[in-house]
Amino acid sequence: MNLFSDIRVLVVDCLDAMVAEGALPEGLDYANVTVEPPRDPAHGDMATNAAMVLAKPAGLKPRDIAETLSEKLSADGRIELAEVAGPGFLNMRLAASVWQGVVKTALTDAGFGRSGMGAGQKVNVEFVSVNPTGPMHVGHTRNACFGDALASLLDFAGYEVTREYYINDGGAQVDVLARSVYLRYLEAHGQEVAFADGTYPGDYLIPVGEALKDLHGDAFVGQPEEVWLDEVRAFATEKMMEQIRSDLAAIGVTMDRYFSEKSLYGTGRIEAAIEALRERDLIYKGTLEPPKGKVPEDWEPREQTLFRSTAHGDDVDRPIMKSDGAWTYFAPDIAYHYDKVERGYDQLIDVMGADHGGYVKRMKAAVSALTDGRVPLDIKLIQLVKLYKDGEPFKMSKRAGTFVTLSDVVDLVGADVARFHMLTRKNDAPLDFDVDKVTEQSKDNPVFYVQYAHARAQSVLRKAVEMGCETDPAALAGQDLSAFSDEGELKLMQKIAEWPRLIEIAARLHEPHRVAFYLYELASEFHALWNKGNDDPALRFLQEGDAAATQAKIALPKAAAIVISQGLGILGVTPVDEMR
RNA sequence: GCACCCGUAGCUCAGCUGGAUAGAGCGCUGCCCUCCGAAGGCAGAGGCCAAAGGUUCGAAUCCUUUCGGGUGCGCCA
Repeated sequence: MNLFSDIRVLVVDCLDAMVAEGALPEGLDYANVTVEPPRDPAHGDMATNAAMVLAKPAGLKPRDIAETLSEKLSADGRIELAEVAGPGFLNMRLAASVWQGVVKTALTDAGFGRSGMGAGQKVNVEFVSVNPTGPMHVGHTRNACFGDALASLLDFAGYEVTREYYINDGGAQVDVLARSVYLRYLEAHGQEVAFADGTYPGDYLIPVGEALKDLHGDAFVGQPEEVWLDEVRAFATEKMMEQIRSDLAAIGVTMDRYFSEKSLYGTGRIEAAIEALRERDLIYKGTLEPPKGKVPEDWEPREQTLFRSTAHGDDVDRPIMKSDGAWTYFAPDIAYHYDKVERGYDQLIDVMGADHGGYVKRMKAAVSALTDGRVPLDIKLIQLVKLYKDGEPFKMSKRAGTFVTLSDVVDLVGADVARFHMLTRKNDAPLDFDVDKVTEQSKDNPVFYVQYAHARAQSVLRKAVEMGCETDPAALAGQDLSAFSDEGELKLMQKIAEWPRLIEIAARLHEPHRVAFYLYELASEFHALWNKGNDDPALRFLQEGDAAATQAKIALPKAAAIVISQGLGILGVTPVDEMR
């Protein structure tokens, strides 16, 4: 249920009626006709641009169309007033009963705000996908919060969503991990070791080396690499993934599937994906031009096997095989996305760090090529997180030496605060994260502000119960809500009415941050109404000594609390009933 | 050199499929608790939406160019 699309249907019906009467020509395209809230509330509750959009194709003046449309609309009981304004806008004021009806829907409809727009389409959201070579840091945390919230949002909007993590366990970096763990293993045996360039010196591998010793004793000591590499690599990768899974759990993220890059090798799956491209004549041998302006020092022309990504929008063709015959990192990535496509997804989403921006076009080209343009791939780039403590740049770590880990962040501020705050910026904007400010209990802090609104609503409901009121949503929906007519009450009801529309916009654009901003606005309307109650007792939710009046009044805080609770749920934040 | 992202109030940022007089928080000024949680609210000041062209009934939004910031640019992933 989306009030705005309901009214748009009404507008279109009226336009059709005008066509039937000859007031408009037949065959008009209504695609650009919108019904949306006007910027200025003084213009009414909703505005449509129908007259302006249709004026030209209809060969009529906008205001003339608007006048006729206005008469038609006014005949509907939901429209209290429809008036022409400006160049041809049609401003509508809706009957208070419409807004009251929204409150009832929010109370009774368990899925208020849920949308059918996804129509059960299958979407794969791949996110986090950290290399299994170390703990997750703050940047990964943002990726995790964003990806998980996006997945929840799409689920809420009616898509069938899979949360997926791609384990980069097939490349050279896991060999480096294995060698680093081997050094820690030797250390556990009392040897002095030196960490050369190209190894990971972080303390977090010390327990892994010790665990390796516990498992294998001294079997690998003094042995050449070929003896222990496979074993140690597998062991170390598994340990790292255990850590990553536990980090994800700490912040409330549960993946539906972990997909191993390694599983693509030696199984013909990379070859199959490349073959699919070859069938489309997109694989060839050739030599790339050196990049202009900045030529690598050791550049020399080499013939390589290339993917003709330029045929699908990329700037240059990309190598899929190195000169020594091994695959480049791009080849398994193609195979991985091919696998996703073959699993039947209608839409793919990759969430990655903004430093992978150069990778977007080639991956989109690959998916476009593999599906002949049928399956869209959206790549969401997550900008950096700048960590602060009390206004100063903040660096610390208990184990990793140089960076702040996910578990550091969770320990410092808690998962709920971290999750909400990570979505208070658009994904492509840098994010400041001040570990003091985000836990501050004041209106400067959006997390607190929204939680406070929810807690206040719950407080009212608790007190109402003490007065003998019923707070069951169905019972509240049965109340006569016609007393809600104050401007503050209307504004809160209107904000609640925007919820389903907000979900559709956010889901369509893949922008979960919109949910966080919406919740802030909703909380703001709630706090404003609350304070009006301070001045005017008639506007208080609790009507002293009058349980019957209170019973009707508490429908509104209940509805607001329901929406806040749903919204926080999408963000992965637990709503609180009391502030402590 | 090329590609992608960004440029909106003093600061940090929103702004939907192009829609009317561009919004919020912080900071600044002044108000509101014998009153449901003041951990809040109200009001005021603050803008050439980086710049210039273009598209059209209409541009912060779309296109082109310029300036400024970030990221990336064959055999790392």
